[in-house]
Amino acid sequence: MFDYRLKVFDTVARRLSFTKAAEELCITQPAVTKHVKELEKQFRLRLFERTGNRIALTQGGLMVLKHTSILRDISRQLEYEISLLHESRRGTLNLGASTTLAQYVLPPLLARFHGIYRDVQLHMLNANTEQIEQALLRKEIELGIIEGDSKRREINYTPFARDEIVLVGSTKNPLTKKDEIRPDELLSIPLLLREPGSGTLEVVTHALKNTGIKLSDLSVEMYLGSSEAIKSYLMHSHCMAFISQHAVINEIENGSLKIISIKKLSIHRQFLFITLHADDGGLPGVFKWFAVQNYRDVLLASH
Amino acid sequence: MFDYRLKVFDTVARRLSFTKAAEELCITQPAVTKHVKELEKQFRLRLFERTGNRIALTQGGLMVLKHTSILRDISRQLEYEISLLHESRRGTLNLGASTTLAQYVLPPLLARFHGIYRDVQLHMLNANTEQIEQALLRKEIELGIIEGDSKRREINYTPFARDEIVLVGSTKNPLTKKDEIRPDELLSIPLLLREPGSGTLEVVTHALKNTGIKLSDLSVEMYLGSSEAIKSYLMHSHCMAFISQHAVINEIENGSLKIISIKKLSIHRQFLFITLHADDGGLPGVFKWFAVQNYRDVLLASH
DNA sequence: TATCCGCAATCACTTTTTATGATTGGCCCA
DNA sequence: TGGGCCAATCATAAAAAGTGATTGCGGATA
Repeated sequence: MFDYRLKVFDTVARRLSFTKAAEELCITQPAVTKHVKELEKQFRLRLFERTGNRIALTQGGLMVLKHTSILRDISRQLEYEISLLHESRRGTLNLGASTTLAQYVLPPLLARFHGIYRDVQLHMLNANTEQIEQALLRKEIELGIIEGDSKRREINYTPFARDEIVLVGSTKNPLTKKDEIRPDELLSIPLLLREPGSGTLEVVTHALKNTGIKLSDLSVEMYLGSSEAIKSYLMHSHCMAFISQHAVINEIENGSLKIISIKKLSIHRQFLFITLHADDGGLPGVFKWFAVQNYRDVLLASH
Repeated sequence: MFDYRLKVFDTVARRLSFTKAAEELCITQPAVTKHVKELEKQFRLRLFERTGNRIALTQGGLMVLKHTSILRDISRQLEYEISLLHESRRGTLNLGASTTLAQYVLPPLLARFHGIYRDVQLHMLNANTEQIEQALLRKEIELGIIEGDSKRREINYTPFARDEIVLVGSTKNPLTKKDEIRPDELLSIPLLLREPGSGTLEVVTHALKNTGIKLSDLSVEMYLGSSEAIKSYLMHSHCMAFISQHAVINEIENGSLKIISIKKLSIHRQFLFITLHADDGGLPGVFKWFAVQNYRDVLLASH
């Protein structure tokens, strides 16, 4: 809503990475570079200190960030108030969400939403990313919530949170004695993975490739079609598995599963809202605004 | 600095005219129409009520305007703070201004500016619009202040005030008995005009053309090269003249000259800052910010 | 009541901006 | 000293913004 270049700057300044910002904005890294460079030229003010492959905000950049933060907040408030005008505190909202989100992330959020917007009737479709997008295009739903990073021109993507895929195993599993392993140690561990074609497997594959590990190098014991199946299997085996942190929060807390971190490897993905361009605002807009405002609180509160 | 479409909306909302906003923004009216229409589509919210050839803000538009006002203020503040970073409270600022501005509008503004920024050395070049632009391009000045509406790609135009060209005559002149005349009555009045090529004559010609009067229809007694010459001549003749309101404020107040309005005709032009794109910010930026903040106060205070 | 006239809307077309994919080059770490 | 990560660069493709000419509607004029 506010000047796109400033939005790009704001994102880079928060992530302190051109590449990460590009992902979050759903554009490429060269585009981000160019926008920032143009801002710097326009202001005649270096916004980032580039030391090697790391960047840091300059003093001027910090000052600009203060302003863009405010601009961002006001823009959000504007979007929200616009959505309020769409007689939108009642009616029906058809949602579609991919599995992890629908099972682990959305329920507490939906509950709180319903607590406030009692006259909004929520309908939830549960399917994979591809199917959610199709449903959106067919107008069976007005708002989708998905993981990953597809990109269709006719769909409007709004990132709202990040997810981390973690390596977990049963606490009964001797492999979980350590807190951290090296990437190469991974090769000898029997693994459970989500099925080919799933967003989870895709992002795991991609991240591993960056450390030089191919999928075929791993000792994959089994591909399973749901997080619940994986968790259940883990309890009865010496396998470990890559799985969304949100899917295992409870098990981590009660001590039945444990996260093992991997040196120099972290696997992230985004949660995105998707809408048809024509359909942004209204009830979907209200929900999006609500989710952005509340998801942190909700996730912290529910555990 | 903030999203261009919102800026367009903000301008239209303040002027309540697409055409006027287009002038102020230095773009064409169809462009303004398009931007507003796209905003309305995006928000799915009618921003203006179009009743005939008049427009009014809708309730939603009013709400949006509140937000864009804030956004505009913050954006200005950001620009200002950026310009402050350019070690800009001292140094030399070379200004160029066209005649009317240099004589009547700028002096009180410059005085106040100097009162606050005592370590800034001001240099003022006085020339016509064309020459000011040339001086800017040759980097003899960093900031120009001109009337009218030329448009070069390599120059950055920032409107900061409006001027009105009025018809005036000596109070001794029987023609000034009336307060208002019809356009056709103009044809029989002996007139003084600024010289061909001047911005003043150009905007007068253009405005008259819209009421169907050609320059050649008028009884022009003389073309004079300065406002002072015109005022002086007026005192000793039965002529009337088109002249900037700023040039005659004192004479109007002390009763020696009188403004006669013309039915259905008002002649406006803008005062603009011009800078090289590369040179925006810094001292020019500080001065621009200062001028926008203060010119109303200053003009009111000095009369 | 017919006729201007001012103003926003529309249209076909041009220019400018923005985004992309592929590649380069510098720095860090092993 | 070599591999990998990350920002910068470049040529090119896609999209957006702007323009000039024109249309069409409503309000004011005579």
